[in-house]
Amino acid sequence: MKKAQRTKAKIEQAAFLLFAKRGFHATTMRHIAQAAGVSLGNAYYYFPAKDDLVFVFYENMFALQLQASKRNASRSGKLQVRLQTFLNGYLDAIEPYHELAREVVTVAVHPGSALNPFSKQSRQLRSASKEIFSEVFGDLIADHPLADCLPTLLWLFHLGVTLRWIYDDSEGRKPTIKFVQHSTTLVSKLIQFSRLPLFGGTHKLARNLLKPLMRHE
Amino acid sequence: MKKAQRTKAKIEQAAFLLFAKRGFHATTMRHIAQAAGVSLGNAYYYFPAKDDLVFVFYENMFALQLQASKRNASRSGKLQVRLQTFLNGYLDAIEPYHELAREVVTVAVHPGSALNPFSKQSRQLRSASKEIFSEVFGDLIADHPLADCLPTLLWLFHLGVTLRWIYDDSEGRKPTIKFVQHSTTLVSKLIQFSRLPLFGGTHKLARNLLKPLMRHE
DNA sequence: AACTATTATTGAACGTGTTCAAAAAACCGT
DNA sequence: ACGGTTTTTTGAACACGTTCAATAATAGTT
Repeated sequence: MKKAQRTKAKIEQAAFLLFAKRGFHATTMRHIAQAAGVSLGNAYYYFPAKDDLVFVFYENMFALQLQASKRNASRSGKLQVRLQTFLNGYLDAIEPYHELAREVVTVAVHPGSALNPFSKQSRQLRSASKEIFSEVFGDLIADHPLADCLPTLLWLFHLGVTLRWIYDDSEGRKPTIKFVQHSTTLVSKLIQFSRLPLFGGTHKLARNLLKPLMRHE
Repeated sequence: MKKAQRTKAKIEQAAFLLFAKRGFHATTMRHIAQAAGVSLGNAYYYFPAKDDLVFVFYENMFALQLQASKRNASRSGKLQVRLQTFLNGYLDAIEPYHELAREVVTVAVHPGSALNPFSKQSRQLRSASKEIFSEVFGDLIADHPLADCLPTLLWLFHLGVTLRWIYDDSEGRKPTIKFVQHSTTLVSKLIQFSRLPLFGGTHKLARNLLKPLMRHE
């Protein structure tokens, strides 16, 4: 491993540890540099801005999502049950980072930033995340007329759930649990309904709406 | 009018003008104070943080929304047509602030901030905005089993459209236009479908999901 | 009018993210 | 080993948001 890579990794690690312990705003670039054993300017050599260090947080979230999807796998034949189990496991896994997520969402949402969930730079993570949905729900949706779109739709749904969770400042996260319960039921019903001939006309619509999110993968 | 109120108004006005001309980040608190004819510290006496000055931008956006809803009123009996006309008029009205909106969304999304669309401080604006939807679409949805929820749902939908618009960095905003066209069609269809007995079971779900957004008004 | 309490205003000072010119280190062909 | 080129590292300097103790203006009371 090149020295430069090691230096970069040291900075990433220091940043993530400090973010997790003290929060994003309370952690200064000087803290990170000191913890990583480099100078302030050197940290900026590898990361053009403090915001860019948030990417390590992303990768961590994704890893947790992946682990959770395997640990709490439900093989129920009911889409709603499997969806709810999956999301509850995911939310449990990321719960330790709730406070940090609340701080970080402001940079994640910035349109020009590399960190927003629709950016080119996060494409790889996005694809990998959709892949999880493909694997977990593949057998249930394989015969669906919109089978190719559903992983993207479910990924978008999980983004919405994450947002709901971020905005949930209650103690036990009960509102989010309720939201997951109800929204998974609704989403499952709509997905089932959309197999009916009555919904034939909506397929093209759904496809057109999701198309911009499905390029390049 | 008390002098204090006039001072506050001067700061608000200076801030909005500078934000619109130079953008949010390029405008410093020192610029605002100077343009308003007060000292730097004095600006902070009225607004605890620069972010709080974004509220004037909100109010402006809302006023534009209201104007647009009256100017481009469609009385079509088709929900889709009326929805599309309404949203296109709204997007035209806010188009001059596209770049500013892209900068400001980061503070608007902050969960702890007074400026996020779900906060207590923005409740009044939120209610007034929903009221617009009630007036514009009231006659079309009055007999709907979810009539009481639909203004909130449409408000949420318009928030989604606004977000899509913010993320649209194309020249002519074509993708957003397409998005409005398709999503209004889909939403209209779903609203019509939900009158069918088949959808009876989803009404309680929808109500539960929207309930948290409907308190206090 | 005089005295007190509250409100409004000031500008210097602090900490933070970020930039940059300069120095050091690593690399590479000869 | 040497000279030149590129990569990496440094820390001082800058601009900005924010804080705060001090001062001025205003309002209220006797």
